[in-house]
Amino acid sequence: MTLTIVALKDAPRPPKKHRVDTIVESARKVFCASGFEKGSIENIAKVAGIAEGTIYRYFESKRSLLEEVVRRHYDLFFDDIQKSLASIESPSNRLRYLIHRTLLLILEDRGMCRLRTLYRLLENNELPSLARNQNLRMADMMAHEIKSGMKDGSFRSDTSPSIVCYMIGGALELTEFSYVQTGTAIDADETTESIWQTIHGGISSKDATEESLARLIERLTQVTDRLDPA
Amino acid sequence: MTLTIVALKDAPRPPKKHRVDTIVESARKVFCASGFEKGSIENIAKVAGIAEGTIYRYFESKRSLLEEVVRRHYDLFFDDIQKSLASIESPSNRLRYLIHRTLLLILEDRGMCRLRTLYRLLENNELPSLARNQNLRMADMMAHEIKSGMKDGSFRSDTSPSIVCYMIGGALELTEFSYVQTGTAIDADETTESIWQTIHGGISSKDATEESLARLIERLTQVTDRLDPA
DNA sequence: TGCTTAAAATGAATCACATTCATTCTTTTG
DNA sequence: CAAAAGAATGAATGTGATTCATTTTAAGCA
Repeated sequence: MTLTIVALKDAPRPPKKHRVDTIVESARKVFCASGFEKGSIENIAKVAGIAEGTIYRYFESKRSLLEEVVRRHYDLFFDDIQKSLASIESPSNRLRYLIHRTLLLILEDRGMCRLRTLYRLLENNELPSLARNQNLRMADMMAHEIKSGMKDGSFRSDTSPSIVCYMIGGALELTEFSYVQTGTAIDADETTESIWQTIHGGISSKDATEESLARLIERLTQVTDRLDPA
Repeated sequence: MTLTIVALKDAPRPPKKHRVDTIVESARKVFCASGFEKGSIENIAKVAGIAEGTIYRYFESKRSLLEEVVRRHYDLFFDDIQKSLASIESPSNRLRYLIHRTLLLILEDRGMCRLRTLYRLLENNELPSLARNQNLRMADMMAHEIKSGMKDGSFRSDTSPSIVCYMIGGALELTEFSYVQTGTAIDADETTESIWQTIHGGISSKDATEESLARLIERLTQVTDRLDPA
């Protein structure tokens, strides 16, 4: 018995450099599997193969551990998306790409979505932290495209970019929420198209305009016919 | 001393009928003041003037107490809004009314907003409960108006009502969220108008259509002039 | 009105966790 | 190699929800 213990004790301590990564990765697993409240520090420590106290050497609190888990996951995504954006032509297409890409991200990892959504709320009455900034990052990218579109004339300039962002972001979030809750699959392409159509052209029937145009054309034709009875 | 105690003991127990109401009302106060996590059962009991254990005679858990607080608050609102809706003409106006009214509700009580928003998440992996239904109630009302509008021809019928709902609902939610977080006042009228404009007409520039029309009219005028050189 | 029993209320005890900290191991340094 | 510094440990602490044996009140009945 003692032998075993000694053997364990003599095993070299794992490289410190990876200690944080191990903790974050374990936390991710545990949080995704059990949620934030039910995912205990005890369990995270067990999965990481370390003592509970050790976690507190690297993280202020359970919540800041959650923060890091979420941050790592989404930072990658945002960096990548921003890179892709550069090669897409026109604000319209870039906006549509942002919508589509976000939906794909949502579908990719339901567990992380739940955490992220929760996280936003827990952050409540604290200083404007990383969290805040991160949540705003997508909104910023969208707002940027909307403003570009306004400048180059492809979008109306009498709308509020931030409200338009809210509408897109909100639609994505509710779609996410519904997916997280029910687990019912989402068709990313179709949903992108729906959101885009509405944002792009609104929901009002074009009938009125079209009718007027049709009438105008009809009349013009009559006139032309009369002028030019060839 | 004994006298005092005896006197207290002899005081008639408050009518049971109101016991639940007292608890819920105390919980509302405490939760709104301190938030859900920091609002302790101990404190709620103190405010209600009863023992902690008593609360558990009426409520399963702290969370179900929160549920009841939120439910009571919003059921009133929904009932009222639904009544008002009946006297408004046209789906467009009713939809706009729903947006406006929701914004007013948000502004009315920041504390409750925070609770409701939190509540949605906590409910996570549980049975489809009251909560769910309640959250869907506003969406249902909106979807109903959108469908009506499609039928009577005032809205395009090639959009998805649920996505449009998500967009409106999402915009409201993010507005709410931003308000809850920052406390920065919102202009309900202006915000309503912005959301409505975008939903109604989209963000695309009407320039193309307008230009064609203008050209058409110009040409028609020329023709007319030639026909009728007075 | 007094007696008996069921229902309600109580609050001290329990339990589940996050967080702390005195102690024990490891590594580094001189 | 010894001493000092840095890490890791896990038992102890603190907080707060939840339980439950006991006490108090209300209701039914003579």
